[in-house]
Formats: sequence, C-alpha cells, structure tokens
Amino acid sequence: MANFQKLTPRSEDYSKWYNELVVKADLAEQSAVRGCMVIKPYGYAIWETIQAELDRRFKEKGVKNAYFPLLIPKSFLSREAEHVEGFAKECAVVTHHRLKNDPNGKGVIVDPDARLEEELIIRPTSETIIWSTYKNWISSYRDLPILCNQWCNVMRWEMRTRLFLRTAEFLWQEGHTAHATKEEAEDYARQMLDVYADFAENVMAIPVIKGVKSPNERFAGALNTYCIEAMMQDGKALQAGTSHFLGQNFAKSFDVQYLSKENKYEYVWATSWGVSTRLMGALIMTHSDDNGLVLPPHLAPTQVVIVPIFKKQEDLDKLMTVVAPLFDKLKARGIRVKLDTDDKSTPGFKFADYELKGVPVRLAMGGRDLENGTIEVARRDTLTKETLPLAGIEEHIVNLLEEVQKNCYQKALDYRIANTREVNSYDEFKEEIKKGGFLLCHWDGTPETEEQIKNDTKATIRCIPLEALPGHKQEEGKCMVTGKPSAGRVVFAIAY
RNA sequence: CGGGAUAUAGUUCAGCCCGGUUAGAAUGCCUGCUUUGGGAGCAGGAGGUCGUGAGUUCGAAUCUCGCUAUCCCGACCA
Repeated sequence: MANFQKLTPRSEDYSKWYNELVVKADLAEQSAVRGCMVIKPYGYAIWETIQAELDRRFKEKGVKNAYFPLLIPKSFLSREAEHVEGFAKECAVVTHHRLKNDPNGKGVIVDPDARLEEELIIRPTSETIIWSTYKNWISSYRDLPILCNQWCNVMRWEMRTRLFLRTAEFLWQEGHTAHATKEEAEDYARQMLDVYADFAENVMAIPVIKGVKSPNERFAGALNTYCIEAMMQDGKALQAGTSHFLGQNFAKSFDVQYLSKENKYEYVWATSWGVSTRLMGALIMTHSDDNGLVLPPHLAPTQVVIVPIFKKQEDLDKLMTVVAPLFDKLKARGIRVKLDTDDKSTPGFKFADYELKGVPVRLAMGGRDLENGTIEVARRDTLTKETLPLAGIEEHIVNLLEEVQKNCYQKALDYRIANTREVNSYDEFKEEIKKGGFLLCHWDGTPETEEQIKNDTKATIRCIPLEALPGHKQEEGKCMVTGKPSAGRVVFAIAY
C-alpha cells in the first residue's frame, strides 16, 4: 500500500477532515470559478435522492413544480426595501449582452456598445420575480392558494466559501405559496417545516430542533422564519432548512390583490421555504468518521455492495453461481445493490474504498464461504463484521439496513443530547460556549441583548424551540445577561 | 476590504537563502509479469512554457519590481 494517504483525523483538524472527505469520497471538487463547485456523479446521486424524497413529500402537500428565470430585473429588487438589504451585498450583476474580438488580438472582450438598458441580477432567491408573476395569476379567491416550488441554482457572492456548506452558486429548492388568509399562510409555513423535519430525521437520519428565528436571524422580508437546526460532530450548529411566513410584504410590494367572496380587494398572504445542497454538508458532518463517509441507508445511492474474492476467473465463475442469485434477490426486494466483479483492484482496496464512500452494508464472499455456505456481512456505521449462513441472508440484510438507519439517527441524537446543556449565568455561558454544543439559556427577547452576546462570544440564537427538547422543560425565567423576564429557554450556539 | 503566506509533473511537495550543463521525489497514470480474505510486489515508460509581465546578469525556478490567482487569519454572511 506504500504511502496511501488516510484522511486527517477529525480530532486533529475537523475542517481539514471535512475538506478532504468531500474530495476523496468523490462528492465534489473545486472548480475553475472561485467559490463555485463541481458536484461529481457520486455526490450528485445523493443530491438526487434528497430531491426525490423531498419532491414526493412536497407533492403530497399539493405543491407543483415550476421554473422561473435565473435573471431578475434590477428594479424588482428595489421593491421590497428590507428584502433587498438582506441580499444586496452579495448579488452578481449582468451588465452586458455581447462579447467581441479584442482589437489587440488578445481573445475576447466585453463589447462596450452592448450595455443593457436595465441591468439584470442573477437570482440570490426568487421572491421578487415570482411575486411579479403571481400578480398576473391572481385575481380572485378562486385562484388561491398557489403552491409552487422550483428546483434551481442561485448565486450569493460569498467572501469565503467551503464545498457544500457555503458556495457562491448552490442548488436548492424554493417553494413559494400564495394564500387568501393569514392563518392559512402561517399554517402552511409550519407544515412545510414539519415536512423538512420529517425528511431530515427519517431519510437523512439527522435529528433536528424545530424552532423560530430571533429577529436578528430572520429572513429579510419575512414576518416569521421557522427553521430546523442540527448539531454537527464538532458541536457547531447548522441550519438545515427554513420556512418563512412572509405576511403581505411581497403582495404589497408587487401589488398582488384578490377579490374575496365578499367582493373586496385583499392583499395575498405568502410563504417561502427552502433547503439547499448545504444538506450535503450536514449529512457529512453528522454521520461520517475518520475512515470516510457514512451514509444512512435511505439516502445511499448504493445500499449494499457485494465483493466476491477470487484469484482466477474459474474462482469468480464458481462464486457467481451463488452471488448472482443473491444480487437478484436483493434487487427484487428494492435494495440498491452493486456487485463488484472488477479484477483490477484488490479486495482490500475495495473494502477501504467502499468505506470511504459510505456504503452502508458490504457483503464479501470468497472460497471459504463458498465451501461453508456462509457470507461475510460488514456494516459501515459500526465498522463491525460477522460471518453468517448464506441461506435467508436477504431477510437479514433488509432488517440490517433499517437497523443501520436507526443507529445513525440514534447516535447523532445521543451526541446532541450529550452536548446540550442549560446555562444560567452569563459568566458560565462565556466559558461553556467555548466547549461547543447547544446552550439552553434565558434571553430577554431583545435584539440588543442577542447582539451583545454575539459580539462577546460569537454565539447566536439558533432558534427559539417550538417544543421542549428531550430532558429539558419549557419554563419561564430571567435573561442571563439583563435579568429581565424570559418566556423560555432558547438555543445558543456557534453556527456554520 | 485589512493582515499574513503561497504559486515547480494529474496531486502533494523538495530545490530558491548562497544564480551555473539535462529541474527532482513520492503518489497517481500507462505497459508487462507476478498477485488478490483489509489500501499488493517487481521491472520498464510517459508526463514540466518552474503562475504571469518586465528588470538585473554572460547566464534566472533561484535576485528585484509590477500584475494575477489561490490559501490562512480578521471583517462580511447563513
């Protein structure tokens, strides 16, 4: 094996480990354009599973997919003052529409005569273009609700980027809904939060805290922002999804009104909600270990890999009489299974490589197993293996995949619980926050106090939990900084 | 945008301080043989405008200046 390079261990340098893992597990790589990534086939396959699972859940909620343009007229972004303030600093602007040959013979230059009358903004999010369109779609209460989603790319010109976690261009879905009443819109924003939480926990095996954002962390232009927050293995928080109740802000900015049953004009109520390729970062930092990626089975492009161990073609032929039917049986059970008969790399290499790629279950069969009627079953999450009778192994594999899925979730949840603690004084807070994790504290509800805490410690309020966390009560108290009354403990953490 | 560093083979890096024929290593890649139950071994081979532009010099990867790009720290952001 000579100088094969292992991953940097997490304990040594967590962010180095992350960067290496993303590249070595073949998920993504840096592109020629600063801040933009190439998502490689293996990484994209995982994203496609995320898309498929979410898309199905959206459709169950009555959502339809649509597509709105990449480019947004600059004037649209001026309509909603608060909204534009949130994004103005990170927008890419299209100013010209033509290139021409450089008269000095050095390739092409931007044709100065081709300046756009109105500059176009590459979407940082699509509220404005969508609401300018919804205006044309809505005239009566009969047109409501409108429940649209789009899968697309957006661009936010970030200063500092990291693969999946923060890139200048990223993939996401953005849902945009229009409702007749405030109650319906608020309820819908909440429902979509539940969709996200259900998806995160049951498919990605990531435990999340459902909550509301404090005013400082709220989406620009929203009246209320709901979120799901997850804890990474280094104790930092990562926002995994958001759902906004936008009130009538965009309806008023774009003059979207409907005629009610009572023949009165009313402004429409709105929501928007989204998750992005950042979920890939959450996935990696929740489950993976020093040997590589760990994928929960529900998300793994390959759930089971079968590795026959052979020296000669005859050996493989013999093994195939057993392994090929097994492959078919597993496939028939709906398992995403791969049979690796490649003779160009050794079993040892394959074992290490499938571990790096996070394949949940690995089956190995060689001459000894063939004689004994057994097969070696290795699970990625625990790195354990056992030799089992081949007869009826499919049933075991089906159950094992579910067990791995559950274990991934439980491990992550145990970690979060172990690193979530109540803190009552600000002095204690300043010490505890250095250790990472979530701190449950009383806060007086003012942006000023949150700002002060952020300046002192870099910690922010990740959310105001909607329900009590396991092992903790929702209770009134006094703000740890000002001593003023607090309605309940909120979650503080250092965030990604 | 401030502060620091780096730029040499596909990748990671050595060489630079102290200028001198043909710029090295590891890994990866290609070929052949031998191998295959935890990242195989041996032999051979291909692969470089030394980021870019100027300057100093008989001579520059090496010294000087400009430019560009990347990375780290800060600021900004979710």
